[in-house]
Amino acid sequence: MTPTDSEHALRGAGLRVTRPRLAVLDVVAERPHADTGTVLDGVRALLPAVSHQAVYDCLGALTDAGLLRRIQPAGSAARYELRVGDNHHHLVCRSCGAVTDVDCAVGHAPCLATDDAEARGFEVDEAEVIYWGRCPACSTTLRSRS
Amino acid sequence: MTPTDSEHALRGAGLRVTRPRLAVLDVVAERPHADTGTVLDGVRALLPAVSHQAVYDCLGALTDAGLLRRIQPAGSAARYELRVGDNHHHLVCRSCGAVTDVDCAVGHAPCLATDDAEARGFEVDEAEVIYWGRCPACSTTLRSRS
DNA sequence: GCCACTGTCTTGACTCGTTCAAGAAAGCGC
DNA sequence: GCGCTTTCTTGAACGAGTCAAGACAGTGGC
Repeated sequence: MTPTDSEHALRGAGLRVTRPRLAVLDVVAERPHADTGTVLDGVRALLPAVSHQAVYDCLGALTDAGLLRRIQPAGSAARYELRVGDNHHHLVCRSCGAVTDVDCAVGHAPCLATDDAEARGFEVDEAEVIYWGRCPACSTTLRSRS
Repeated sequence: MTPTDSEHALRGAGLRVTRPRLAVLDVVAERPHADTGTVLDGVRALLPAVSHQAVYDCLGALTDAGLLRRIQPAGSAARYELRVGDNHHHLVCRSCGAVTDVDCAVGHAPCLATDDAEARGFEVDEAEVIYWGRCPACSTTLRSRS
């Protein structure tokens, strides 16, 4: 995402274009699945004077606007990624917490066949799938230790 | 789950049978998807002198032992449910946070077809699906207000 | 039934992610 | 430029969850 792209995206979403917001988009583009602390550090590398509150506000605003997607696996701080074509889910490593993208297994709008849910009056707008397991690095570490 | 069932379950898992643990199982059985605070309140209704730490320990021990399942939707405290037959997922209401069970859409081990993931050396042991939307109560409230 | 061992609970303090509030600063449309 | 409105800064607070040390209670062996 170039600076100009980010600007267009912000304007398109009806948001003001500010330095902190551009920096947040930049950092998230660079480091997908960055948690809040990482985003904060990254933003401060670009704009040293930014407050943590501004970063929280930006992340919230960008998420509400649909430019970012927020994921929050159990036991970890919130993580963010650019909302792209969006047909993927996440693998989370139980031991190191690393997050990886996986293409959707089914192909499109996976697992949204919730007839059961909608029959009961629940309006479903998103299905979030998290695969839990061990990443290659952690599973070899564990094996070699035993 | 009767007291005796709980005892058997605890012994079967190699855990000591203690009052706080029985109370935790009791509360979770009564109120599925209870969050930590609710569990704490419920346990204290049975055993007023129990510390919050004991409840955390119990929840952790029971979860490790596979007697409870922990779910943690973004923006909410950890929630617990009895680990039963286990082929269901969860609906979470974006406005009130209520959690409801849904039968698995696909039928069995849904979305576990992560060839993509396992090809990359990731060992997947669980797929967690969360459907986000609005529960009947919240969606009618919103509609009537507008 | 009693004892000792080990796992569990109590107490109290603490960390860290996140949110709240009030005022200053900076975008944006005119 | 000017003024309005949103956004950012500053500083404090909240709450879920964790850590540590010692007291207590289940459990298995005698």
